[in-house]
Amino acid sequence: MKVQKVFYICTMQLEEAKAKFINQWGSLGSKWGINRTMAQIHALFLTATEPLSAEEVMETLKISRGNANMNIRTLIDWGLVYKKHKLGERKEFFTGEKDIWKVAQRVIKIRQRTELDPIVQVLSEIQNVESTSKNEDEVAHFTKQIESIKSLAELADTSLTKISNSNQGWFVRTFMKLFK
Amino acid sequence: MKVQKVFYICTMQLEEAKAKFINQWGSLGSKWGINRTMAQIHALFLTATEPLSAEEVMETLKISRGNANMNIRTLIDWGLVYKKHKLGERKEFFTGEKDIWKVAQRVIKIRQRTELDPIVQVLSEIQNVESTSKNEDEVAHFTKQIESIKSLAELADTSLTKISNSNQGWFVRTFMKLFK
DNA sequence: ATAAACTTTCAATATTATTTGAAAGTTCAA
DNA sequence: TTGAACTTTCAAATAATATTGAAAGTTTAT
Repeated sequence: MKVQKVFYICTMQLEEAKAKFINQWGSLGSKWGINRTMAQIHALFLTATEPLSAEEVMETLKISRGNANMNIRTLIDWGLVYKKHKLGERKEFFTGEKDIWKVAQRVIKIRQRTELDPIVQVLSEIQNVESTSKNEDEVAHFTKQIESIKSLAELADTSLTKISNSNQGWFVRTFMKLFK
Repeated sequence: MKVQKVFYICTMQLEEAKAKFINQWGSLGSKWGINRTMAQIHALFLTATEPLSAEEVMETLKISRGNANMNIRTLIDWGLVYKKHKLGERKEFFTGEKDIWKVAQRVIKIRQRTELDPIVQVLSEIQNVESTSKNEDEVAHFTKQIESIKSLAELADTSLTKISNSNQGWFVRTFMKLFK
């Protein structure tokens, strides 16, 4: 009996693959507090080779003009999409930041600012609680818990700052060494 | 002129501080895809000194029986809350995991499984795209982008696994050294 | 100054996620 | 086996969030 090795290499059409990616990125986004459409637009830009107009985004993702506009605007604010003018064209075009490391850095910075900072702030605020002989133990427990949460949050904050300020090479090297 | 230093140490009542913490933890949670109520219940358990019954949770947070039950259940599944029987009592009581490092480890593991794993999976799926002479360049660009996203996701995945498997001491020491 | 070409805004609408609470289910002491 | 005490479920109500699209606002070429 002849032994045969058969390899199945599963390929697909580019458009199908793009659609899958856009969908998955969209649902990942919504788990991360980034709205589905914005994440989909971002995925579209990540994989686009040419600058796209608002119209093209609308058509590809089947969303309204206003929706496209607002989300593209936010992506520009976040530094993940750039305005780009095509010569001769009146219309605005946009390109996405293609360097995935830069994308990660920006997302880290934004989420840190909007999520970690407020909690550290509040933890500091509630650190000083009046203690009476009646509730001494409870206050001690509360203060200890808040302290330890604050330490962890600050550690995370510092780490993320360092990570998002570093360049990719440093990051990858350090982590590879760290976790060998 | 006499120079005076005046320190204001702002203290507050324990209940006020707890309420603030519960609220902030709730809104942090909702940004992280954890629903507000569940995060609030979790905060309540974090700062409670005694085991609480479902009833007490309902009353403190002014939520319905069903809501309390479902969210406590999920917190138990996540390993953040434990059932605890009080001697003589028929009722079920619950306590929260108080070690904030363990809490972080568990949350990291869960989010990794539900968010990072699916994206790595999809990225692998869409890596092989048929290339024709017509769209060669576009396919090359797409494949390169997907590859780099996959690398970053895998790096994050590996890092998180190591972090969530390590003990707090190791983690803190390593990061302190790393980012000195 | 005008109007065509394009972008932005926002009130109304649709969608999605959360919460409620009453009914069904469970457990246990007697 | 019963029923009181408690827990769980889930369909309906509510609340939060995202989307639409028509109208208002800009910009630019002439």
